[in-house]
Amino acid sequence: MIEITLPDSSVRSYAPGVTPMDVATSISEGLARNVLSASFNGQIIESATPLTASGSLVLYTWNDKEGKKAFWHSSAHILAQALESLYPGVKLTIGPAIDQGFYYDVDLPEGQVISDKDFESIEQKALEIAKGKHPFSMRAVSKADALKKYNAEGNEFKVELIENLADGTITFCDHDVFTDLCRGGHLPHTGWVKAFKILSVAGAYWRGDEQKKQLTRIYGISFPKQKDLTDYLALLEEAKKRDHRKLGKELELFTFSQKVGPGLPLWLPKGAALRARLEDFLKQAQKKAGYEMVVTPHIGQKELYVTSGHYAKYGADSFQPIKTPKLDEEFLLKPMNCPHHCEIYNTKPFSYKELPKRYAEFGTVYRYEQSGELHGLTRVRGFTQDDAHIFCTPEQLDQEFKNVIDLSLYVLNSLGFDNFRAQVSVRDLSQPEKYIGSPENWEKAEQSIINAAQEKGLDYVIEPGEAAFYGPKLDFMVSDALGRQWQLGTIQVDYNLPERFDLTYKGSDNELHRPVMIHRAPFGSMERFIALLLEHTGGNFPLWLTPNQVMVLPVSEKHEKYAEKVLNSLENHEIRGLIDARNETIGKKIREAEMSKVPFMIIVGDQETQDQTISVRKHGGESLGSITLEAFVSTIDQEIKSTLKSFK
RNA sequence: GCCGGUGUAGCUCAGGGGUAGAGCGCUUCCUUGGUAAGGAAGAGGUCACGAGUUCAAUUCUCGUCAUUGGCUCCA
Repeated sequence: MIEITLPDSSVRSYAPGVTPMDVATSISEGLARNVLSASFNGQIIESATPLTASGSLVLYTWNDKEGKKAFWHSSAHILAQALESLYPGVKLTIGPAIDQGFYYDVDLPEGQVISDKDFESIEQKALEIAKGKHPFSMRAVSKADALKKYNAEGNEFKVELIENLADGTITFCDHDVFTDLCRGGHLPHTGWVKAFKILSVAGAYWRGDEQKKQLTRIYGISFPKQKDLTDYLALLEEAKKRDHRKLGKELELFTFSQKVGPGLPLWLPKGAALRARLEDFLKQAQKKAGYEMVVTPHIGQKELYVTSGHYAKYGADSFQPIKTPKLDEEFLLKPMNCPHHCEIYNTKPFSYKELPKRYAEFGTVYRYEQSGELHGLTRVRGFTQDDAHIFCTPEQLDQEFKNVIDLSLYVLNSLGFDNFRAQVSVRDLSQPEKYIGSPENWEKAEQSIINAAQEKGLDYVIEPGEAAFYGPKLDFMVSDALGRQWQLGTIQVDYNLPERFDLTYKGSDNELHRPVMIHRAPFGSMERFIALLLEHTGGNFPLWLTPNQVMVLPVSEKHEKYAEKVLNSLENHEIRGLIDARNETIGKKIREAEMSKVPFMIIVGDQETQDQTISVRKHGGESLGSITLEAFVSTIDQEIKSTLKSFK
């Protein structure tokens, strides 16, 4: 007998050769009906894999991440089979499960394309296969046999995959008449898949390498019930309503013009007001944190960027230099503010007693992003960073870094971003040529970031290869309505630019030393931050940010006078964003207010004129009833104060 | 930059080889003081741009541009 330990640490005895499915059945019929896959001693196995030794077993259902993974990975096999049957000669490459569904990368025969018109036939074929309830079964294959199969098929992709695998570790998975190279983790049989949807088709480079062949990637999702699919599609529709591009248009915050150019947002009055409030909010906090504002020009001599190293790295792919009448004189649109700030630091010698210096600027920068990368406000060619550079002594670095973490968290929390992800972006050690600066400095910088993140109790992940070319970063990632991750705030340690710009300070030993530099931007950029803010709030901003907080609406001309009085009183109370809606059609105005999410509407009529109260309606229709002006104003004040905590 | 999709009125979209439609919005007038009112009339489009096929192109083909889902990239 073997002993099987279950997650609740109960132990059961079974005959050797028992399968996870048998174990499930022995626990309950219901569990057996829901088991999708299993893991044994931490290793993902099939529900039909015989267990021959004692160990701990976890059974996964649709409610587990691993269960979904098995479900979607199995679905990718079904998709592959459907594609093989509909597109003879197609070469399969890889087909993993992802967070929401799965994809399969295939190399289509010359001249063939798959577009959304073909989705339905693929879905039908896949469901037809699923209905066959074909069991998935794994089998070990020798490297030679595996290579033989795929060489015979002329599938150079699978051959490449197999060549990188060790003999003895290679397994195939069979179901129906289909076989695929596979590590395992499947459903018991195809029949579990009841709903199958192809979501999109895209190009994807083999092994993620731009130099290699572009394959066709087919994204899909599947579910154990039709209703799950219906719900999922409804969720996608809901997400589309929060799309910042749609809301930005509706709320008249920003726009793009073909004449002005792609990726160059135009901020409309309400959007500009929103930006200004965000900037004021951060300026206030930065002032408390000891930052000083500076202003630098939008262009700089090419030489500046040669010195910084940016020219060598990005020069060819940037907006090209601006020429002047003078021969050989070239200026670049600034793609970042750091070199300018370095030169500000360089204007005079500093004593260690004067450090840290913290120079902040809402600096607008221009980057020639690849055309295919532009996306609403989240990836643009002209944007404003809430940038600052801190020049400090090596001893001050840890504290300064931690202070910046505090500021960044304050910003995120104040704006309701509670599910951000902290990411420590470090070097890819296998590609040292991508980075400048000494390995010792990199080591130091990476370590101080990790230390600071730990000390601040951040729940962070380390991402190799995500560092900037001059230094590692601590990034705050936030996902959009569709779950795509975007970098908002960033904090970077840099030993490199101080070197290149020959920055110094006089130490207590009367010697010159090299300061350390921190680049940081709590918002990241105004553009991307507002985009994500829109998607998170659906346009219902906190009161202190709302472009129009109150609309005053007299019912008719007779109430002009009182409306006037209300307007004046509100202005005296420093309530911003008033819409004066006198002389406007009521219905039209209310509709407009609803659309632009004005949080409060004051409707002025007879009753109010008599008893000096106003009737207030909240966004969404809720009525505050008739209250006095004073009571209303203090309600707003209260609400603003409660959502806007000040930075200590 | 690469692979797909899309581009028709201010917005959302329908249509389709014979030079265009709806709803909302807009303008004017009438009606109505009461929480997204009703009626009437009207303005607004070289159907993204360029070329080709055709007697005829907004519709078909090709190219360009923009946008979009991904890939690569992201100082």
